[in-house]
Amino acid sequence: MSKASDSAYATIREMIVSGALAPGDPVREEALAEICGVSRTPIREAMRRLESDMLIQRSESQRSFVSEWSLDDIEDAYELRALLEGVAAHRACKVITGEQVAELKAINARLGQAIARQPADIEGFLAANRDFHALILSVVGSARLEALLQSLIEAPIVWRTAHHYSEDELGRSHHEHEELIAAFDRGDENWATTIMEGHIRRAFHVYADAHRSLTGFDDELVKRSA
Amino acid sequence: MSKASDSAYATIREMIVSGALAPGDPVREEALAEICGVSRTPIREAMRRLESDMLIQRSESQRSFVSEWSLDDIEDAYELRALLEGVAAHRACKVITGEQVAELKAINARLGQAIARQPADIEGFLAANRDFHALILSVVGSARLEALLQSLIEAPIVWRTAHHYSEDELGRSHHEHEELIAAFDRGDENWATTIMEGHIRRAFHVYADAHRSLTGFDDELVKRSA
DNA sequence: GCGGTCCATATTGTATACAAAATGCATTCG
DNA sequence: CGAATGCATTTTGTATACAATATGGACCGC
Repeated sequence: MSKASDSAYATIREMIVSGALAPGDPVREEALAEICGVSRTPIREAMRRLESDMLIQRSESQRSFVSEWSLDDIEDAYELRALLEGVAAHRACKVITGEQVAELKAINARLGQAIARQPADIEGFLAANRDFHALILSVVGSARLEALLQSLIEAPIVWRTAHHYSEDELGRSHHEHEELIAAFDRGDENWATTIMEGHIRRAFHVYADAHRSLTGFDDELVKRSA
Repeated sequence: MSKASDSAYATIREMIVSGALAPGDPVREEALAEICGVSRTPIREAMRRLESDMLIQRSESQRSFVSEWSLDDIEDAYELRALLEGVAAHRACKVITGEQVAELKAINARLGQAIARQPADIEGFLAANRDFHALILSVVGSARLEALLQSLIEAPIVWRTAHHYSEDELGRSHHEHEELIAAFDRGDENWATTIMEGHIRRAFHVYADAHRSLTGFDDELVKRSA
């Protein structure tokens, strides 16, 4: 998409993710237009995209608000993601080439290097992790599946900045990726599926634990969305 | 959404579904603005929605075209839909109330009446079928799942008008719905899941057969999308 | 004739002005 | 005092004008 609309999207999104716009806050076009330094037109486009990402919701009277996610909502997103990434792993297993497996190994090696640092390079870890999952999706070659997963992957990012990984958890991710590669190597589709599903589900629980400790087990801080 | 943008969406969508806009055709904002009798602004909004429905694609230079779907693409959509509706059935089984089951029975009775007519009331069948699946989704209460399924359900409609159901197939749908209700009644989640998955998969094959006979087994008429 | 560059045109992107609708508040009536 | 109504203000929706960019073809040099 075009420059103004794109940068507005990135800016607003970052404001939501960072918390500058808190869940429940109203999102007004004119205010954002000033902040982003563009007119309302590209702002509206950006807001529609954020709406389809489910980061923004609209009231019955067309006013927009930052979405409020309960832990249950996020669990739902993770569960659906586990299901769909499981399918992706299953399908990838059938068509992946040796060269692509080698690429996965290289990416996971990068991931390993990132977590071996002291302190661990979380940004590097996240980047490698994104690349790993993205490569599997591109191997599958289903634009449809890719589109479905997009919104699911983006959802929990709202809490990303508050999310602290332990050494253990980082290492486990690395190891699970290795197992996945082994399943691809051997062409065992069902193994690949179950590893991937477990991988995503574990990620949810790591997330949920962090979330609970941050919110003092008080889920009322994050209200249910409609 | 608002009136102009909504009606534009409906109009353009109908043009695509009916074939007035054929797969691969360029979709120009100004031309549609004239047709819909509104300015380009609401047309642009409508086009973004159609784009996220994957009914429209954009070239690298921001020009829009009606999406071209191969049978493989449609099979992909059906397969993902089977998976997700299977999950919906599974979840619904756990929370559905007796009252809601009664509603499902009523809807399926309507469906039965529609197909009992001579000739069968296809529109009535489709409406009841939509209601049946929509009610199950609403029972589950996952906005996320609902959103994911939306685009999958809409996809094959492009070919709807060309789609002829046989008496047998209509009856089978009715019967599968009854089975699903029985699974809900008994609270057998896995049964519900497998019935639903089979139900959607069968729908694909009915569709695929019609598609093949219409295209004379020549899939080249429907090119691969990017 | 072939390839490339430049320009006219077509198309999309953005800004702004105006219209429609909703919200909140004040006022008034019961 | 409470509820309802009407008005001022805020916010979103739409139209239009203008800017930026892409496309296609003509023209020129080779």
